[in-house]
Amino acid sequence: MAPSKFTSLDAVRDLLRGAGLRCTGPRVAVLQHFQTRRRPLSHGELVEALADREFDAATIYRNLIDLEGAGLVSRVNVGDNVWRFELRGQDTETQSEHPHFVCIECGEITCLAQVRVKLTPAPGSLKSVVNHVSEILLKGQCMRCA
Amino acid sequence: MAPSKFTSLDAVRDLLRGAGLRCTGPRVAVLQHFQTRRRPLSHGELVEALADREFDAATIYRNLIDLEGAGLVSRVNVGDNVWRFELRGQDTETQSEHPHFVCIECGEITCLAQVRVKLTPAPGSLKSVVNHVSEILLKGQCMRCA
DNA sequence: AATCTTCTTGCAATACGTTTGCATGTGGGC
DNA sequence: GCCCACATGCAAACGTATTGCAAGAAGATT
Repeated sequence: MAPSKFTSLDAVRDLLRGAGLRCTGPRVAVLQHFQTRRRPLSHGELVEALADREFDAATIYRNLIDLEGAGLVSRVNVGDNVWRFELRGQDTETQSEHPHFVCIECGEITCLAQVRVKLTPAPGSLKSVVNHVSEILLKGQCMRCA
Repeated sequence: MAPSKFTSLDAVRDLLRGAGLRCTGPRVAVLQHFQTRRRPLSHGELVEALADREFDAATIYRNLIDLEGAGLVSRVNVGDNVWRFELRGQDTETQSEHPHFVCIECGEITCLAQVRVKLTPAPGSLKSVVNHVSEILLKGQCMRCA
Protein backbone atom coordinates (compact mmCIF):
# COMPACT_ATOMS: atom_id res chain seq x y z
CA MET A 1 0.00 0.00 0.00
CA ALA A 2 1.39 3.35 -0.96
CA PRO A 3 1.61 6.03 1.72
CA SER A 4 -1.17 8.60 1.72
CA LYS A 5 1.18 11.20 0.28
CA PHE A 6 1.13 9.28 -2.97
CA THR A 7 -2.50 8.32 -2.95
CA SER A 8 -3.18 10.00 -6.24
CA LEU A 9 0.09 9.14 -7.93
CA ASP A 10 -1.50 6.78 -10.40
CA ALA A 11 -4.15 9.31 -11.24
CA VAL A 12 -1.49 11.96 -11.75
CA ARG A 13 0.51 9.64 -13.97
CA ASP A 14 -2.54 8.94 -16.07
CA LEU A 15 -3.26 12.64 -16.31
CA LEU A 16 0.23 13.42 -17.55
CA ARG A 17 0.51 10.52 -19.93
CA GLY A 18 -2.93 11.19 -21.27
CA ALA A 19 -1.87 14.74 -22.00
CA GLY A 20 1.21 13.54 -23.84
CA LEU A 21 3.64 14.72 -21.18
CA ARG A 22 6.39 12.68 -19.60
CA CYS A 23 5.92 11.65 -16.03
CA THR A 24 8.76 13.38 -14.20
CA GLY A 25 9.37 14.15 -10.55
CA PRO A 26 8.79 17.90 -10.66
CA ARG A 27 5.71 17.52 -12.83
CA VAL A 28 4.09 14.97 -10.54
CA ALA A 29 4.89 17.08 -7.49
CA VAL A 30 3.35 20.19 -9.04
CA LEU A 31 0.19 18.38 -10.03
CA GLN A 32 -0.12 16.70 -6.65
CA HIS A 33 0.26 20.03 -4.90
CA PHE A 34 -2.44 21.50 -7.08
CA GLN A 35 -4.75 18.70 -6.00
CA THR A 36 -4.31 19.67 -2.36
CA ARG A 37 -4.78 23.40 -3.00
CA ARG A 38 -7.63 23.95 -5.36
CA ARG A 39 -7.21 27.63 -5.95
CA PRO A 40 -4.99 29.72 -8.23
CA LEU A 41 -1.34 29.47 -7.19
CA SER A 42 1.55 31.60 -8.34
CA HIS A 43 4.86 30.30 -9.57
CA GLY A 44 6.48 31.62 -6.40
CA GLU A 45 3.95 29.87 -4.20
CA LEU A 46 4.64 26.59 -5.96
CA VAL A 47 8.39 26.99 -5.61
CA GLU A 48 8.04 27.74 -1.93
CA ALA A 49 5.61 24.93 -1.31
CA LEU A 50 7.93 22.42 -2.98
CA ALA A 51 11.11 23.91 -1.56
CA ASP A 52 11.95 20.69 0.28
CA ARG A 53 12.12 18.86 -3.03
CA GLU A 54 14.71 21.36 -4.25
CA PHE A 55 13.41 21.60 -7.78
CA ASP A 56 14.80 24.40 -9.87
CA ALA A 57 12.50 27.38 -10.09
CA ALA A 58 12.83 27.51 -13.86
CA THR A 59 11.80 23.88 -14.06
CA ILE A 60 8.65 24.55 -12.12
CA TYR A 61 7.99 27.58 -14.25
CA ARG A 62 8.32 25.64 -17.46
CA ASN A 63 6.21 22.84 -16.07
CA LEU A 64 3.43 25.31 -15.38
CA ILE A 65 3.66 26.50 -18.97
CA ASP A 66 3.65 22.92 -20.21
CA LEU A 67 0.70 21.95 -18.04
CA GLU A 68 -1.17 24.96 -19.33
CA GLY A 69 -0.38 23.99 -22.90
CA ALA A 70 -1.66 20.50 -22.21
CA GLY A 71 -4.87 21.93 -20.79
CA LEU A 72 -4.34 20.51 -17.32
CA VAL A 73 -4.09 23.90 -15.66
CA SER A 74 -5.31 27.32 -16.65
CA ARG A 75 -3.56 30.61 -16.17
CA VAL A 76 -5.24 33.57 -14.55
CA ASN A 77 -4.10 37.05 -13.64
CA VAL A 78 -5.85 38.53 -10.68
CA GLY A 79 -4.37 41.97 -11.06
CA ASP A 80 -1.26 41.90 -8.91
CA ASN A 81 1.00 41.37 -11.90
CA VAL A 82 1.71 37.79 -10.93
CA TRP A 83 0.61 34.84 -13.02
CA ARG A 84 -1.39 32.24 -11.18
CA PHE A 85 -2.23 28.72 -12.26
CA GLU A 86 -5.24 26.69 -11.36
CA LEU A 87 -5.95 23.01 -11.75
CA ARG A 88 -8.64 22.40 -14.32
CA GLY A 89 -11.21 19.83 -13.32
CA GLN A 90 -11.81 16.78 -15.46
CA ASP A 91 -15.58 16.99 -15.16
CA THR A 92 -17.32 19.53 -17.33
CA GLU A 93 -18.65 21.26 -14.22
CA THR A 94 -15.36 22.57 -12.96
CA GLN A 95 -13.75 22.67 -16.36
CA SER A 96 -16.05 25.35 -17.62
CA GLU A 97 -14.77 28.81 -16.88
CA HIS A 98 -15.93 30.29 -13.63
CA PRO A 99 -15.52 33.83 -12.33
CA HIS A 100 -12.74 34.63 -9.89
CA PHE A 101 -13.03 37.05 -7.03
CA VAL A 102 -10.05 38.91 -5.59
CA CYS A 103 -10.19 40.79 -2.33
CA ILE A 104 -8.31 44.04 -2.84
CA GLU A 105 -7.51 44.17 0.88
CA CYS A 106 -6.32 40.71 1.88
CA GLY A 107 -5.53 39.44 -1.61
CA GLU A 108 -7.48 36.24 -1.10
CA ILE A 109 -8.56 34.65 -4.35
CA THR A 110 -11.81 32.75 -4.57
CA CYS A 111 -13.25 30.65 -7.36
CA LEU A 112 -16.91 31.50 -7.79
CA ALA A 113 -17.71 28.15 -9.38
CA GLN A 114 -21.44 28.52 -8.80
CA VAL A 115 -21.87 32.12 -9.91
CA ARG A 116 -23.28 33.01 -13.31
CA VAL A 117 -22.75 36.44 -14.80
CA LYS A 118 -25.28 38.23 -16.96
CA LEU A 119 -24.39 41.31 -18.96
CA THR A 120 -27.08 43.87 -19.72
CA PRO A 121 -25.72 46.39 -22.20
CA ALA A 122 -27.31 49.39 -23.72
CA PRO A 123 -28.55 48.27 -27.13
CA GLY A 124 -25.63 47.52 -29.42
CA SER A 125 -22.94 48.82 -27.11
CA LEU A 126 -21.69 45.37 -26.21
CA LYS A 127 -22.13 43.26 -29.30
CA SER A 128 -20.20 45.71 -31.43
CA VAL A 129 -17.14 45.15 -29.28
CA VAL A 130 -17.29 41.74 -27.64
CA ASN A 131 -17.46 38.54 -29.60
CA HIS A 132 -16.86 36.01 -26.85
CA VAL A 133 -16.14 36.26 -23.12
CA SER A 134 -13.74 33.63 -21.78
CA GLU A 135 -12.76 34.97 -18.40
CA ILE A 136 -14.45 37.04 -15.74
CA LEU A 137 -12.66 38.69 -12.85
CA LEU A 138 -14.35 40.47 -9.98
CA LYS A 139 -12.52 42.60 -7.44
CA GLY A 140 -13.73 44.07 -4.23
CA GLN A 141 -13.90 43.50 -0.53
CA CYS A 142 -14.43 40.02 0.85
CA MET A 143 -16.63 39.20 3.80
CA ARG A 144 -13.77 38.64 6.19
CA CYS A 145 -12.40 42.12 5.48
CA ALA A 146 -15.80 43.76 5.83
CA MET B 1 -4.94 82.79 -28.01
CA ALA B 2 -3.16 79.71 -26.81
CA PRO B 3 -2.29 77.09 -29.41
CA SER B 4 -4.68 74.18 -29.66
CA LYS B 5 -2.16 71.93 -27.97
CA PHE B 6 -2.85 73.83 -24.76
CA THR B 7 -6.54 74.23 -25.19
CA SER B 8 -7.33 72.52 -21.95
CA LEU B 9 -4.42 73.86 -19.96
CA ASP B 10 -6.59 75.91 -17.67
CA ALA B 11 -8.89 72.99 -17.09
CA VAL B 12 -5.92 70.77 -16.31
CA ARG B 13 -4.52 73.34 -13.91
CA ASP B 14 -7.83 73.54 -12.13
CA LEU B 15 -7.98 69.77 -11.93
CA LEU B 16 -4.55 69.54 -10.36
CA ARG B 17 -4.96 72.43 -7.96
CA GLY B 18 -8.35 71.21 -6.96
CA ALA B 19 -6.82 67.85 -6.12
CA GLY B 20 -4.16 69.50 -3.99
CA LEU B 21 -1.35 68.76 -6.41
CA ARG B 22 1.20 71.22 -7.71
CA CYS B 23 0.92 72.20 -11.33
CA THR B 24 4.15 70.95 -12.88
CA GLY B 25 5.22 70.29 -16.44
CA PRO B 26 5.21 66.50 -16.34
CA ARG B 27 1.92 66.39 -14.48
CA VAL B 28 0.16 68.68 -16.94
CA ALA B 29 1.57 66.74 -19.88
CA VAL B 30 0.40 63.43 -18.48
CA LEU B 31 -3.10 64.71 -17.81
CA GLN B 32 -3.33 66.35 -21.21
CA HIS B 33 -2.27 63.15 -22.90
CA PHE B 34 -4.92 61.26 -20.99
CA GLN B 35 -7.51 63.68 -22.29
CA THR B 36 -6.58 62.81 -25.86
CA ARG B 37 -6.52 59.05 -25.24
CA ARG B 38 -9.46 58.05 -23.15
CA ARG B 39 -8.51 54.48 -22.51
CA PRO B 40 -6.23 52.74 -20.03
CA LEU B 41 -2.58 53.57 -20.72
CA SER B 42 0.48 51.89 -19.32
CA HIS B 43 3.42 53.69 -17.80
CA GLY B 44 5.51 52.67 -20.78
CA GLU B 45 2.96 54.03 -23.21
CA LEU B 46 2.95 57.35 -21.39
CA VAL B 47 6.74 57.55 -21.39
CA GLU B 48 6.87 56.80 -25.09
CA ALA B 49 4.09 59.20 -25.94
CA LEU B 50 5.83 62.01 -24.06
CA ALA B 51 9.33 61.07 -25.18
CA ASP B 52 9.83 64.40 -26.92
CA ARG B 53 9.38 66.20 -23.60
CA GLU B 54 12.21 64.10 -22.15
CA PHE B 55 10.62 63.61 -18.78
CA ASP B 56 12.22 61.07 -16.54
CA ALA B 57 10.40 57.74 -16.54
CA ALA B 58 10.40 57.62 -12.76
CA THR B 59 8.81 61.05 -12.65
CA ILE B 60 5.99 59.93 -14.89
CA TYR B 61 5.62 56.81 -12.82
CA ARG B 62 5.34 58.76 -9.59
CA ASN B 63 2.95 61.19 -11.19
CA LEU B 64 0.67 58.33 -12.14
CA ILE B 65 0.74 57.14 -8.55
CA ASP B 66 0.04 60.66 -7.32
CA LEU B 67 -2.80 61.16 -9.77
CA GLU B 68 -4.26 57.88 -8.66
CA GLY B 69 -3.99 58.92 -5.03
CA ALA B 70 -5.73 62.19 -5.85
CA GLY B 71 -8.52 60.30 -7.57
CA LEU B 72 -7.90 61.81 -10.99
CA VAL B 73 -6.95 58.52 -12.59
CA SER B 74 -7.70 54.93 -11.69
CA ARG B 75 -5.41 51.96 -12.00
CA VAL B 76 -6.46 48.81 -13.75
CA ASN B 77 -4.72 45.57 -14.54
CA VAL B 78 -5.96 43.87 -17.66
CA GLY B 79 -4.02 40.68 -17.16
CA ASP B 80 -0.77 41.24 -19.01
CA ASN B 81 1.09 42.08 -15.83
CA VAL B 82 1.33 45.75 -16.72
CA TRP B 83 -0.37 48.47 -14.74
CA ARG B 84 -2.58 50.75 -16.76
CA PHE B 85 -4.04 54.09 -15.77
CA GLU B 86 -7.24 55.63 -16.97
CA LEU B 87 -8.56 59.15 -16.67
CA ARG B 88 -11.54 59.30 -14.38
CA GLY B 89 -14.40 61.42 -15.62
CA GLN B 90 -15.68 64.31 -13.54
CA ASP B 91 -19.31 63.51 -14.20
CA THR B 92 -20.85 60.73 -12.14
CA GLU B 93 -21.62 58.82 -15.31
CA THR B 94 -18.06 58.03 -16.26
CA GLN B 95 -16.74 58.22 -12.73
CA SER B 96 -18.73 55.28 -11.56
CA GLU B 97 -16.90 52.04 -12.09
CA HIS B 98 -17.53 50.38 -15.40
CA PRO B 99 -16.43 46.97 -16.65
CA HIS B 100 -13.37 46.64 -18.83
CA PHE B 101 -13.03 44.23 -21.69
CA VAL B 102 -9.68 42.90 -22.86
CA CYS B 103 -9.21 41.02 -26.09
CA ILE B 104 -6.86 38.14 -25.41
CA GLU B 105 -5.75 38.15 -29.03
CA CYS B 106 -5.08 41.75 -29.98
CA GLY B 107 -4.80 43.13 -26.45
CA GLU B 108 -7.21 45.95 -27.15
CA ILE B 109 -8.81 47.34 -24.02
CA THR B 110 -12.34 48.68 -24.10
CA CYS B 111 -14.31 50.50 -21.43
CA LEU B 112 -17.82 49.08 -21.29
CA ALA B 113 -19.28 52.22 -19.81
CA GLN B 114 -22.83 51.28 -20.68
CA VAL B 115 -22.77 47.66 -19.61
CA ARG B 116 -24.26 46.53 -16.33
CA VAL B 117 -23.33 43.22 -14.79
CA LYS B 118 -25.66 41.03 -12.82
CA LEU B 119 -24.44 38.11 -10.73
CA THR B 120 -26.73 35.15 -10.18
CA PRO B 121 -25.19 32.86 -7.60
CA ALA B 122 -26.39 29.63 -6.20
CA PRO B 123 -28.12 30.54 -2.93
CA GLY B 124 -25.56 31.67 -0.37
CA SER B 125 -22.50 30.85 -2.43
CA LEU B 126 -21.75 34.46 -3.25
CA LYS B 127 -22.76 36.44 -0.21
CA SER B 128 -20.65 34.31 2.08
CA VAL B 129 -17.54 35.38 0.20
CA VAL B 130 -18.12 38.74 -1.46
CA ASN B 131 -19.00 41.86 0.47
CA HIS B 132 -18.61 44.46 -2.25
CA VAL B 133 -17.54 44.37 -5.90
CA SER B 134 -15.54 47.37 -7.05
CA GLU B 135 -14.05 46.25 -10.34
CA ILE B 136 -15.14 43.95 -13.11
CA LEU B 137 -12.87 42.66 -15.85
CA LEU B 138 -14.00 40.62 -18.83
CA LYS B 139 -11.62 38.85 -21.16
CA GLY B 140 -12.29 37.20 -24.46
CA GLN B 141 -12.27 37.76 -28.17
CA CYS B 142 -13.24 41.09 -29.62
CA MET B 143 -15.30 41.56 -32.74
CA ARG B 144 -12.38 42.61 -34.90
CA CYS B 145 -10.52 39.39 -34.04
CA ALA B 146 -13.57 37.22 -34.65
C1' DA C 1 18.53 -5.20 -20.11
C1' DA C 2 21.12 -2.16 -23.19
C1' DT C 3 20.38 1.54 -26.53
C1' DC C 4 18.86 5.52 -28.50
C1' DT C 5 16.11 9.57 -29.30
C1' DT C 6 13.68 13.13 -27.53
C1' DC C 7 12.18 15.63 -23.94
C1' DT C 8 13.34 17.60 -19.37
C1' DT C 9 16.19 19.47 -15.86
C1' DG C 10 19.51 22.50 -13.58
C1' DC C 11 22.16 26.50 -13.67
C1' DA C 12 22.98 30.89 -15.21
C1' DA C 13 21.88 34.83 -17.33
C1' DT C 14 18.67 38.10 -19.40
C1' DA C 15 14.51 41.01 -19.95
C1' DC C 16 11.29 44.03 -18.32
C1' DG C 17 8.16 46.58 -15.46
C1' DT C 18 7.90 48.30 -10.85
C1' DT C 19 9.71 50.80 -7.04
C1' DT C 20 12.85 53.50 -4.06
C1' DG C 21 17.03 56.60 -2.26
C1' DC C 22 19.01 60.74 -2.55
C1' DA C 23 20.70 65.14 -4.02
C1' DT C 24 19.04 68.89 -6.72
C1' DG C 25 15.56 71.87 -8.50
C1' DT C 26 11.17 74.38 -8.38
C1' DG C 27 6.09 75.75 -7.51
C1' DG C 28 3.56 78.81 -5.14
C1' DG C 29 2.27 80.71 -0.57
C1' DC C 30 4.19 84.28 2.16
C1' DG D 1 11.79 88.10 -3.92
C1' DC D 2 12.19 84.35 -0.06
C1' DC D 3 11.58 80.12 1.60
C1' DC D 4 10.13 75.41 2.30
C1' DA D 5 7.66 71.54 1.24
C1' DC D 6 7.07 69.07 -2.65
C1' DA D 7 8.65 67.41 -7.30
C1' DT D 8 12.24 66.05 -10.41
C1' DG D 9 16.24 63.56 -12.41
C1' DC D 10 19.45 60.01 -12.08
C1' DA D 11 20.73 55.70 -10.69
C1' DA D 12 20.09 51.64 -8.67
C1' DA D 13 17.44 47.79 -6.44
C1' DC D 14 13.89 44.57 -6.83
C1' DG D 15 10.71 40.81 -8.29
C1' DT D 16 8.71 38.10 -11.64
C1' DA D 17 8.89 36.37 -16.23
C1' DT D 18 11.69 34.23 -19.76
C1' DT D 19 15.40 31.97 -22.36
C1' DG D 20 20.18 29.48 -23.74
C1' DC D 21 22.71 25.70 -23.20
C1' DA D 22 24.87 21.50 -21.70
C1' DA D 23 23.96 17.53 -18.85
C1' DG D 24 20.56 14.15 -17.43
C1' DA D 25 16.42 11.21 -17.56
C1' DA D 26 11.96 9.09 -19.62
C1' DG D 27 10.27 5.78 -22.29
C1' DA D 28 9.96 3.47 -26.90
C1' DT D 29 12.64 0.11 -29.42
C1' DT D 30 15.34 -3.86 -30.00
